[in-house]
Amino acid sequence: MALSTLKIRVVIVDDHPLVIEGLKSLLNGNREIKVVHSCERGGEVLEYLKNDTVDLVLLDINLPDISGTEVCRLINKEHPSVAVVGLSTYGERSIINQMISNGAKGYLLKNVTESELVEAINKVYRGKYYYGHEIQKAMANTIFHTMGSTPRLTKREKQILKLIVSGKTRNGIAEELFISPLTVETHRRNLMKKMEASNTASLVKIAIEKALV
Amino acid sequence: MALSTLKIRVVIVDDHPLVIEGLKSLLNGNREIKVVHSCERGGEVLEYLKNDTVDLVLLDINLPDISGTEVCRLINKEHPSVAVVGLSTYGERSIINQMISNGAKGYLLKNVTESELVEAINKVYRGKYYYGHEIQKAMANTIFHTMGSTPRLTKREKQILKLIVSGKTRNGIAEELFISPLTVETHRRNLMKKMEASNTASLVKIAIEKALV
DNA sequence: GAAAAACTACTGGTTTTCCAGTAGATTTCA
DNA sequence: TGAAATCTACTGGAAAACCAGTAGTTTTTC
Repeated sequence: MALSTLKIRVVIVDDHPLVIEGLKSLLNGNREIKVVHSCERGGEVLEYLKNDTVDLVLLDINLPDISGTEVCRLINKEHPSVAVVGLSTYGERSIINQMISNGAKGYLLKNVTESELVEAINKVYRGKYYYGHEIQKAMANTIFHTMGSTPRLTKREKQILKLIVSGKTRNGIAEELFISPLTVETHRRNLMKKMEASNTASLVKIAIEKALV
Repeated sequence: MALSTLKIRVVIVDDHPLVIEGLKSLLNGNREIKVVHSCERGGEVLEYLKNDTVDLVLLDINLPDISGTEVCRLINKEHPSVAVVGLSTYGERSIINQMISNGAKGYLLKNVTESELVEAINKVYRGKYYYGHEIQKAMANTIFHTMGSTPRLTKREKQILKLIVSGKTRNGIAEELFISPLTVETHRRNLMKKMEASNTASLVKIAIEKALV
């Protein structure tokens, strides 16, 4: 018992029992780390943290109920002493960005090795940051690609962008939103300028790429 | 040795060691199944199968070298006696379709339970098909959406579709392909008709959705 | 309450897309 | 070789997209 309190108490959140199993088997052999709980839903871990204290949450991004990024934000808000390490299959820039801005101290791909995983948990537990190899590569691109060029779209612009992507035409959008077709035109123009698209086709492509729709 | 030959010999292919570990721990408790090998690359398993005989391959879709669907096709071609069960995180219709048409006898999501996994392996080993709950749901949609409406595009059409998606304009495409802008127009029109798109925006969206670009 | 941002809407003009139909030339394949 | 598919290219006309600029109204924010 005295030993276990010295260990880093970790909670695993992942909707795939397989991954939970894999992570457990990797971590339970380690003397410094103890997996104290695991959840398949974001809501579960938030409930769990209300009554139990842990040091670190290994958090998958794709969860069935709440998105991983949102869970991360909430954990950071309600329990700032609990560190969060993101886990995902893909190193999508937009998600990594969101996780970091929501307070994740570490981020790993699921093809992580045991030693890397242990190192990540140790570093993050000690207040440092840890991002895996592949993530750092993706982050480098981020600065130039996504971040630098992902402009903030207004509510209306997002709304119109979605309708454009869905194949709606200028007049259709105008009717749906009870505004003038000319206004829709203006919004489209602003969207194209903001997203650096040369025409509707590339606007749609970029919108889908950046997951803005 | 006598016992092991009675077991269903399974190879796991997945780029995530975690998932391999999870699958192994789920399966190795089972008396009828034996995991005889695991690979992180598609090329590896193809090499392995040249010298070793197995009954079934558990095949992840997202592999670093060759795509899972391609690996599936090759296994079916070179080793038709080896059954393939697809594994993926998402139940994307287009991928499931491709896997099935490439000869996969089963398909599961990674949130599969132990009993479902064992059942799938047993059924597929005995020559039956097995698709998980969620997959069947997705497949219902498939028939109406993806399959029914995914038309065969000609070489030229694919070429032009890619250029349209990339934001090129009618004249730009014409220049690039050394054809008349009017011809490009005709191709575009045929593309829209084939893909049931009402305009370029939805053409781009559908093209990206169906991974035709 | 004032400044900034967002939303709205217009003029005027060019280019591209969308629609329908036709049709010759070339390639593919049985 | 002959039919089918594909690629090519046109006429002609309507709608939408694209470009640049202006500007009043509303909402947000400090």
